Amino acid sequence: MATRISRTAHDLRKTPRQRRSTATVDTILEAAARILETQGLDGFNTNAVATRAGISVGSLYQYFPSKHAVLAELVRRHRSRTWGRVGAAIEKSRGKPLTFLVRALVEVAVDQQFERPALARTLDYVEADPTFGDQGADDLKQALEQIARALRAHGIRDPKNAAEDLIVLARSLTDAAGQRLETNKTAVATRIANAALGYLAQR
Amino acid sequence: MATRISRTAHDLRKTPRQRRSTATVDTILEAAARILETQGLDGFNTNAVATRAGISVGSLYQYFPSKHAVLAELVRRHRSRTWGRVGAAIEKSRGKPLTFLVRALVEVAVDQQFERPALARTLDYVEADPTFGDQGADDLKQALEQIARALRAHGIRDPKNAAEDLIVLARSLTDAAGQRLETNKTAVATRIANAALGYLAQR
DNA sequence: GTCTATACGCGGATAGAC
DNA sequence: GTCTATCCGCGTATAGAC
Repeated sequence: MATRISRTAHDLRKTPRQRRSTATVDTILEAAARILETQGLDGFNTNAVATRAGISVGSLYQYFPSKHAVLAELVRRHRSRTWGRVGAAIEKSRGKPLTFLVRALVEVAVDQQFERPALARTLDYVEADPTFGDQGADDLKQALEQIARALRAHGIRDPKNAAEDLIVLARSLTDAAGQRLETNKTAVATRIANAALGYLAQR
Repeated sequence: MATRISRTAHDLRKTPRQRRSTATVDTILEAAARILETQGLDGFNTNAVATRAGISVGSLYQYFPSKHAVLAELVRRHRSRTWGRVGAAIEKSRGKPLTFLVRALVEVAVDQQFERPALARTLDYVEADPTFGDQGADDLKQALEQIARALRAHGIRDPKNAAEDLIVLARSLTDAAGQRLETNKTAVATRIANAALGYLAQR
């Protein structure tokens, strides 16, 4: 089956069904992540992934119905990890001033992007690609709404858009810092938090 | 010749040689842009581009030595357009306060991304991809240094990094605005400028 | 200089052995 | 359940006619 076709949603629905965390599934996904980091989107093929995972292509297809499904699951997990951290951050700063909230959110983003910068960058791109199909973005939406609620509690207008922009801003600035090999997370977080507050100041 | 191999620099060097602006070259590049916008990176293939351009694949290869060369040239022009606008913006705000400079720069980015949001987004991604190879990034570097000098004149510390971040910030926030179909450029520019000033405030 | 036709390799996906 | 072998389509690139 050709790549383009498998992209059109059919077999994607299957992925969630088999989402239990086999060790093999994890191995495959980790291999996929490594390939994306080192070879980019374009070196991302099933052979490479399987080899890197130390299994055969045939085996890979027993765990995922298509190449695209592998990528989709990678995105899913990435998002769900983000969602979890965001939730915790909001919890942590409940009742405290806006500065705390912003700082906490920024730190989530910074941590996330610093862990595996190249991977994060590519997943961000893929995720937002219209041709990728955005079913399963529900958890992201949930997280955004959670942020939006928190912002509204601080009197920010138009909190939904503000939440989106906050995430984007943090991600991209962290990316940039990562690409020039900055390593001081705190410094980066401080700068970004300031930008974020500047942005929110007029909302 | 396989894609991966052609990507490794050889035929890339040729592109600048044949860079004169034939009408056909322009047509091909415009077609390529449309494909990228509508089908994404992954629907970007020589057949599609040629067809869209109203010529045959054979003809395409008379103007470009490889598929990759088409993409590279697209990136080159995109960058050079940016560079020109940035230069003009800096000129325009010479001697005026920092707010003017920032506003002018942000407007360049906003204009650029609003023109063809999807295209801009993909080119941004491609451009920064390490596997893409960054020869020809000289003009970008030049532009960044120009911005950096202007920032330094306003007493901003570490102006080089600041310049980079400014661009990134403007681009990504505009992207986000574009994706939710905001159309009010001025509003977007104002918000972003505020973020930028918040960011610069501590530099 | 532009086309059509084709070669050829890469890679997605599957069959079928073990 | 994992492998190897294979099928086959897609897409890059070229040959060769006009």
